[in-house]
Amino acid sequence: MENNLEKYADVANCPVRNVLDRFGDKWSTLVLLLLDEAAVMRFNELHKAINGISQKMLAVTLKTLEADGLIIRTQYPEIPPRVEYKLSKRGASLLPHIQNLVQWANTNFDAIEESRASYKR
Amino acid sequence: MENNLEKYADVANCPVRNVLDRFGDKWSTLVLLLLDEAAVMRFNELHKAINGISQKMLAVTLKTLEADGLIIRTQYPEIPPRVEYKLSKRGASLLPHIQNLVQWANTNFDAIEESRASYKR
DNA sequence: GTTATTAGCTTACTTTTGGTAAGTAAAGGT
DNA sequence: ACCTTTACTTACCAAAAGTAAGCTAATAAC
Repeated sequence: MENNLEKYADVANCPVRNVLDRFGDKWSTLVLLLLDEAAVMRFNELHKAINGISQKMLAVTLKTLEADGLIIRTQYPEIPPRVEYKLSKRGASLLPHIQNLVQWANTNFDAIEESRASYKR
Repeated sequence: MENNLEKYADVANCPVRNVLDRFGDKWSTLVLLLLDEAAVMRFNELHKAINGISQKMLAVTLKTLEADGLIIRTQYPEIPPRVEYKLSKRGASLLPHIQNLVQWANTNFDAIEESRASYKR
């Protein structure tokens, strides 16, 4: 049993940690969900769609998602500039799992809120 | 379409955000995975199993997981104290989804690492 | 009588993350 | 000459998360 547990011990190069960290952040999942619905979106579209995100945070989020190969950025040499974002194959393969979590979250949200409210000490 | 997107706009009381935030943190998933394997674990067992977590962070993590009703804490009035943690039904119902993500992370880890390494600008 | 055990709590400190506001570039309209 | 548009970047600041180390309390072992 001790051996079985060791599996998760090494946080630094744990695939799970390393990947989960990426959409454990504040905005990544939101971006992925939006891109899943809309097929293609521009920077300002995303900025308007995600109420509360700053331009900086959106830029950072998009950049790391692109770096991980989860989304594809296409820029057209026009002026004013046009940049489009869409899900990559890899991103699309991740999405069903996120959707499952979303569904779980939706069905369990009320109960969890209650638990939190009644939790003392 | 604009309407469709609005769904995710209100971050504050979005069930998705609100729940995903909870195990988007650094340690929660690890604790849940461990408890899934071991059925029952004590504080120090967890502390040893999760290499790198501090006592404070473990305490905080366990407390929020308990508050959300994902784990059950049972304390025995002995000295020295004995406290046992296990998954609740709700926690157990979440676990398959996390396992799916873990699997996705494992199969895609190498490719993502490569993407990250070759990503410039 | 000192030390170890257990499950934390507390304090002080550092690091990471997120947010605000302003600036940039290049061309086209007025 | 100046404003607008788009997709960012930069500098700065606040808040959240994480770390290290010490404290507690009761008992049993040495």
